[in-house]
Amino acid sequence: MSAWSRMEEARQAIAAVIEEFLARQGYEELVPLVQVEVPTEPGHGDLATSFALKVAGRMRRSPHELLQELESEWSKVPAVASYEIAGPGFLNFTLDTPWMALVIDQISNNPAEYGNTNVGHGQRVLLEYVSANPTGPMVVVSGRAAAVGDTLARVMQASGYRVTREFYVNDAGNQIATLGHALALRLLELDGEDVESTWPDNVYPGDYVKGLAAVYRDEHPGLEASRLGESDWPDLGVWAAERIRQSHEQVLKRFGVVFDSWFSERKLRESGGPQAIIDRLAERGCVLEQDGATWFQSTRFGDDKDRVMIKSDGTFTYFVPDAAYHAGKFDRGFDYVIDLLGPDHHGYVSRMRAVVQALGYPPDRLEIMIVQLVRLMRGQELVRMSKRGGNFVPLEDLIAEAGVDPTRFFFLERAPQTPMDFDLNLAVLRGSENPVYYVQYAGARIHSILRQWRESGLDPVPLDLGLLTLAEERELIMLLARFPDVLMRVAKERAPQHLPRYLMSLAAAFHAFYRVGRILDAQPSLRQARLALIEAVLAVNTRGLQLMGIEQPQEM
RNA sequence: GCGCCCGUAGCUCAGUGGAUAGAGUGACGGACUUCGAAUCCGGAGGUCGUAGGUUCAAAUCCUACCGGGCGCACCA
Repeated sequence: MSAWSRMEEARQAIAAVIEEFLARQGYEELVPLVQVEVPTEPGHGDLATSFALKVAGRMRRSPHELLQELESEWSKVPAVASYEIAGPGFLNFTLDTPWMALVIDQISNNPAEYGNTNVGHGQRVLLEYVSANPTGPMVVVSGRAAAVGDTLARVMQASGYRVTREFYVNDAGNQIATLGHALALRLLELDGEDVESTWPDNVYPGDYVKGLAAVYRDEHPGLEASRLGESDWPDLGVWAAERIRQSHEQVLKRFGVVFDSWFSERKLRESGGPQAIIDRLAERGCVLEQDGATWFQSTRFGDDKDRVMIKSDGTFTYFVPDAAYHAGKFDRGFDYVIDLLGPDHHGYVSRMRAVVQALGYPPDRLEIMIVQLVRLMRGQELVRMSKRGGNFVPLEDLIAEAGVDPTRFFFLERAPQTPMDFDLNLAVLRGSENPVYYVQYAGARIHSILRQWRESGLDPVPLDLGLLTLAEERELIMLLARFPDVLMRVAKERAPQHLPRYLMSLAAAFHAFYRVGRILDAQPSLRQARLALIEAVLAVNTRGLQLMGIEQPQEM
């Protein structure tokens, strides 16, 4: 039995009593139905279970009858202060406050690791996110993926997974030649030629290539732009892509997002990865020649149509190196492969799954999450962003305008697969409308109180956590005890939004407590207990923000 | 046409088959002689897109439909 928090310990103690009861009655197979949960409604206690409703039918007993037979057991569970049978057969527990208050000791013993669990069991996870094409500045939706991926990585790591964070760089193929084409044109422009009036349709028109052209010219003093031809585009493109990739790395770093690994498509191609994957698929009889092209029979694995791998002109489709890349992830020994993809890639999911399945890897170990679109708003007005038109809002500008902390908080607050509106007018507000400051303000207030305590010169007295009896203190204790559950849930469900929401409720509970409970001018023993309480709140708040990549300022 | 995501308070969004569906924000009414009012307290605000089905119990699962977004290439 491994309990990582007071709340979990209480939950397990209660569940154990019920499970033993079921076993005694000869219904061991019903044990999995026993769930003890934190109820949504405050009036329903600290923990509740509806197991009686679930098993009554199978046992041919009434829920109330079962609950009454268990009544004598609850006095033996130290975590339980009282219980209540409610409604059609719910069992609601009120937990013992002093018993739960020991969570404060637990936190102060190891504040930096409180909340850690081992639900990941040391499994190796490859988390791929952002993977923005190195053909232009990083856009806002990539920022969302960056925030989500980074926080998932941090929380999963805290939950016992071994996480590798990887950025896949599409630095090969047609788009790189196209980028090289754009660079060649901008170099001509530097020589005074008019390229705008004859700009080709598919070539990236964005201004950012102009800056790259200037750098390129500085590095190549003897360059004659007029002699550059189509055969030079790929090399120019590779050069430009690497520059842009570096700029991505810089922006991400400023955003607090750092990768363990940057995986180059070009190197994958150079090492023969694409052909190797086709050979492996062919060995398994999943490859077909037709109409002068080579196809992968992905329909045999649930895709809606077969996919071309080698075009009739002899080149690979984009899909092939990507397939090789994904197979490689499993070959590298990862237990779970998680992709955060942009919404423009979701037509892509089924063929990727097909490849994994065709090669005999466990298909459920590939998890693909679609991070949905971000609509930038200024109040009611939609801010347009389209890469094609060269008119878009780079992540860099968003961070500069709104700040890293609010931006990350906004991105993390919503479920990743939900399309979201990001209101710039709201994000730049430094006031109460902006939730990130609400959370940080709670921490800053605690810092301030602790500062004054240190400066007061008053002596500490022995700690008695049993003095924390106010409803507001109790609420804080229960929330602190739930923190490990929150992190565990974020990790297991890959659902970062639970963390900011938890921190909002922790901050709210603290602010409410602050209104009714004096700290520094309370009686010495009560003061000591309350100081321990708010120190624990600060520790959890700081840790939670840190997992979101957000600072906890000491003053605001 | 096919696939995926989303329809929940005026707005932005949570919600794990359970009890009276929540939070923030906006609007309204209150609270600073007191450790930070970037705060707190209060009421108001809902046919959970619609209609069926499964279940003791559905916002949640299933089916059909309606609305919005995105994707459906021998592009990347």
